[in-house]
Amino acid sequence: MEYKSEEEFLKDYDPSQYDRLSLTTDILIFSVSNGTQENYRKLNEKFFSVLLIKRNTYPFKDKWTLPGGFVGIDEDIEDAARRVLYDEANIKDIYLEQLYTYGDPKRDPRMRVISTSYMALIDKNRLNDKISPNASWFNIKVLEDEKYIDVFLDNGTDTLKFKIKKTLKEKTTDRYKYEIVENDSLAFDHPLVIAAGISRLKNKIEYTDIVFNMMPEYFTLGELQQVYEVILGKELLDPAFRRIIAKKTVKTDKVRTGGGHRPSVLFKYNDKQKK
Amino acid sequence: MEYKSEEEFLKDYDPSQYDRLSLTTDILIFSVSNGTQENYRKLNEKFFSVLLIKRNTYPFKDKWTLPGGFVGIDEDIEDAARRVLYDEANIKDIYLEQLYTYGDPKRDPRMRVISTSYMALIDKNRLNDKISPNASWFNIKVLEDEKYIDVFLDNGTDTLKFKIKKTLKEKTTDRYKYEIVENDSLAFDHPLVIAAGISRLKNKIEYTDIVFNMMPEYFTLGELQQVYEVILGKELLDPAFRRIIAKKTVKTDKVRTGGGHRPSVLFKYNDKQKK
DNA sequence: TGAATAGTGTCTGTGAGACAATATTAT
DNA sequence: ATAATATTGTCTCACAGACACTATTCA
Repeated sequence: MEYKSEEEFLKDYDPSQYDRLSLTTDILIFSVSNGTQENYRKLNEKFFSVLLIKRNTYPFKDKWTLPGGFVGIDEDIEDAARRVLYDEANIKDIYLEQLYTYGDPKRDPRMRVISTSYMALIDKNRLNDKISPNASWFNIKVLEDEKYIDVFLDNGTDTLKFKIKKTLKEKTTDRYKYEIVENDSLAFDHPLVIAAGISRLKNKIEYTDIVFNMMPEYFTLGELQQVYEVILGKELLDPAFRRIIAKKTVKTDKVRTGGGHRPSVLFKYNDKQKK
Repeated sequence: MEYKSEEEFLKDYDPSQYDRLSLTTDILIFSVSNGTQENYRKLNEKFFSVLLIKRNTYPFKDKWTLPGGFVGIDEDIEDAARRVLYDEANIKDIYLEQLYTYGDPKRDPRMRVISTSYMALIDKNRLNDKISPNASWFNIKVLEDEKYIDVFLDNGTDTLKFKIKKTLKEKTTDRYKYEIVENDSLAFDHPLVIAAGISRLKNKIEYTDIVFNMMPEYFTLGELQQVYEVILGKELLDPAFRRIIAKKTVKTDKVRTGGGHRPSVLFKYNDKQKK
């Protein structure tokens, strides 16, 4: 059949002739939590953390999962992600970035479901009491070597663990294929999503200012350094850290006192730096 | 209704209750083309190029489009991308990387179609005669400033042009929202896909070795530098370039003679470098 | 011989790694 | 006074930018 115009063609178009599938979005909501500290002199320990939801329906009933949901037929994917953020964690207007789209035909046992993952960053102190009742913050510990990534998640009650095998995809990059080799408690392919997200954040924190999306308005350089250290999983040298961070921050005239040591100056993010 | 087990739940599950949509994949096949040169002394000019297909059906009949196609209901997205690569350009076993998933509800006038874009890199000389009859290589020129990206595509017969407006998404990163403000000849939202892909490649060529996926086995450092320059859109200083590239390449005992100047040594990619 | 590319030498400035030293507070 | 963090000083080394210089070929 020959059409004379685009309008004519579209009028007759029958979408049902193509395979149809479903699209979901899964969101990695990352933040930094404060631990407790008995020694009045010492700083509070900080933890890198992610928000998980306990499923109460099949499939994967009673497993933990990333906040997420189906994308509506007339809904933009990122809008769906923002809707989930609002529904599950009462969060609006925060940093949100698309990461990767997972399309293994067997990733959902129900039917063919594609999932686009997003990463969101927040200052957790802004919303501690507002999250949905079946949501929980898990502190993240990562052990990584050449071949495996071990991730430990702890919310004070449950400890989840999964292990991922890395295989270098090609010699010209450092891209890896991830495979889940151990996973007891997480639903779907979420261990892959979490591991990839952590890796992305670790990488991106080094060459952007996204860390400030996880900070309160005023913070000390010590606190900021703690956040870097806990996300990167390694200690940094003070002078080097301060040199790098100097351009990105502005000193204020406020100080924080009360620890048994020299008070520290409070800084703000410098959003007018020249890069 | 209460289910006692996951198996029981899945047996009864009805996928039709959820919104269904279609998924396509669009592939940016990038390569470098050789120009011609009348002056026997001078090097061949090189061009950064992308493969486009002329559509002969609605919608967007007679417009140019990225190679792509629908993802089958039981097909992994990346497998679909590889299938398209093979069908349209007879290409197998090349560098392929997922870039971004486009989900604007209005991006396809027929129905709701999500598209996941991939970037593929090849040494064009390996396959010049095998591409499909309605495919064509377009040389790319990019003019970019703070607010706009102008892209010019030229295949020797047609010249396509589009213009994109950039808006900074947030102060903490250099992520931009792209909007098409001019586009005569390209189908769908492909100007966005192309612009984002070029930007990604420019960025990634600086900190990985992906450029070698576009090179023949043996090459001179001058040729390699040309490729960097044409992709980055700027000239590089010889000594600095050679310092950086030294770790990534291995000198061979072959030389290339014939230009009216000093012969140049042929190099290979060093895939055993320590990074 | 001269135009053109190939390839090297070297100076300078920037910035990260490393470690030492000083400052300040609450108990 | 002491433990703990806050903050700065400085030495060294690696490396990128810049520019000058030498090497080699073929019409």
